[in-house]
Amino acid sequence: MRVITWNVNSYNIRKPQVESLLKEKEPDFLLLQETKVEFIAPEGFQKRGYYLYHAGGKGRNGVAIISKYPLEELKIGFQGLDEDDQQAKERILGGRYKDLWIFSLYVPNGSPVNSDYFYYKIQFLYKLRELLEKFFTPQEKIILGGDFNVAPEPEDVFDPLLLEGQICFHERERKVLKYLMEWGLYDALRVLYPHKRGIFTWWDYQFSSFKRNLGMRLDHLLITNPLKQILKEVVVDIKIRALPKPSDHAPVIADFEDRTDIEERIN
DNA sequence: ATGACTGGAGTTTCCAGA
Repeated sequence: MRVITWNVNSYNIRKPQVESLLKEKEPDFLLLQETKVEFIAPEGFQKRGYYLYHAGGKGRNGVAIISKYPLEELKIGFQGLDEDDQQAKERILGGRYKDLWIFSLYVPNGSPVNSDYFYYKIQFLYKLRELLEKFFTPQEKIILGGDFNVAPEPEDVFDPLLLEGQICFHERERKVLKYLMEWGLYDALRVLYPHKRGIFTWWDYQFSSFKRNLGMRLDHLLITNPLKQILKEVVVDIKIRALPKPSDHAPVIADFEDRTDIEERIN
């Protein structure tokens, strides 16, 4: 089983790159963030054998799951926890396929630090843990994938001293992300590469940041223990960030052993 | 030259992104 998460920063602009990614990587699930559209036509995906699920709005935010399998029990926003949070309805989309729950998340940016929006971001991550506590257990197969807008550790940013206290690397953000994960989630990339430095998923469009590898690791696949046991590989597809008209984020690709793989090996 | 961004909304400039 292959899962990819990618903040596309406008589906309309990145549509050809999304199609290439599907064709080349053949993921079972492709999680998108910042689609920035109200509607995505499902026909093109159906032709490739994918189902499309999308929760978006006009101009900003927007999350999608492109899935080889039909999803049931779709969950949008803080459903069953905080129905009044309208923004979250364009930032959280989940669904179930058999015994697997999969979510595409776009955590608010929260800039500037200490603004109301910053505390909304902190609350957003706190409420995600509440959502998990209320509806799930860590013994289930759960993938929370997406743009968390938080670099968890000093090795996840290009200059920890420079960036300390800045947005996406502020102590309060890292603390609440850790609190979320303490429910029973593992950072897939760190399961396999615990201390490797210089692995980033976002580079500023300005200052030739990508060329100089001045990035941050903001996009994550957080998984429960049953998935940690069958995790095989995690990579960041940095090639896509070097294409013309790139998103400022690169896709994170995770491969898991599953029954399909085992059957293929037997045959 | 010692700097150089992108996308959307909606009109030619602002806001948000991180």
